[in-house]
Amino acid sequence: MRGLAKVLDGQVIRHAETRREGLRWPFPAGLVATLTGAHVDGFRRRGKYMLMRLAGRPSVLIHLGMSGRLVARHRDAPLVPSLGPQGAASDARGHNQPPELHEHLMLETESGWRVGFVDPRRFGSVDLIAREAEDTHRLLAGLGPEPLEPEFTVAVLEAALAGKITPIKAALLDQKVVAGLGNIYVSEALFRAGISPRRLSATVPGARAQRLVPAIKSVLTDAIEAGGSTLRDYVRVDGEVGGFQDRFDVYDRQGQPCRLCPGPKGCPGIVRLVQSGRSTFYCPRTQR
DNA sequence: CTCGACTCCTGCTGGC
DNA sequence: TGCCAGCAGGAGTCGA
Repeated sequence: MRGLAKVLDGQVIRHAETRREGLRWPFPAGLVATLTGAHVDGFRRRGKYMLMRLAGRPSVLIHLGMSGRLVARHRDAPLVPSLGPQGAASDARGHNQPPELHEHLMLETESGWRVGFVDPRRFGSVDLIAREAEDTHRLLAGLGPEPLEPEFTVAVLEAALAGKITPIKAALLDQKVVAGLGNIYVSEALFRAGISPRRLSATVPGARAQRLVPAIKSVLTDAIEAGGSTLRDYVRVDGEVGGFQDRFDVYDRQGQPCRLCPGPKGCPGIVRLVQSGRSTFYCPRTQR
């Protein structure tokens, strides 16, 4: 969102177009008309949802799903040789930049920045919401607390976990418990907190919850600072890959020694298991 | 109400 | 080299 705001905030959108009917759901009626000619009036984030506000118009809700990315390049930037047809200098509208594969939605500012929503798997979503109704939108209304805000305290997390039968891994992936953690950051936060992903949620309150809240905050803060995690598709708005994948403690590191264990002798190595259909990674020695 | 399973979709990897 | 199963940053929906 910060990368997108850098390019779009305060700008006027002179052109918008969709290249298919929708992603996870059909694009909302009037999306292109709402974007065209709009003045971008700030950004907001709620959990994994981004909201682009438009002056005097509904806000645009964006979720990247698993494979989505927003990419910006300038109209006059040199063509990247690996993209697009050879020698495609400019199309009928004078655009220098051919659309990328799976670029389903694109817009261009009067200042010449082109921003595309690229999403091969199409699990992403786009919707329009009246600004006054942002927080009551069906996709946002049920979200839990923002993990990086002061509202996310040990007491709040303990209350959400009380009585829960699910493993803590599944509870933290539940956006109603805390908004914004995904599969990578749940594994990483549980490692930092020394909690087994298999532990029953209801047994986390107490000393473990005391460690878990700062662990969640630090993982997210570090990941944002590193520009996110690139496994395959994800790139930042400027096209650069993220940097946090080089700092994973456990995610995708099965069989490798854990960074806390004393050495090959005392370390069983990081284990991969599947919980509710998704991979979890953890160190069985340091996480209990 | 609260779970887990299933589903949407494309693309890449690894085993044969 | 080709084919195919399995797996991937998410989350709404459904049935138990």
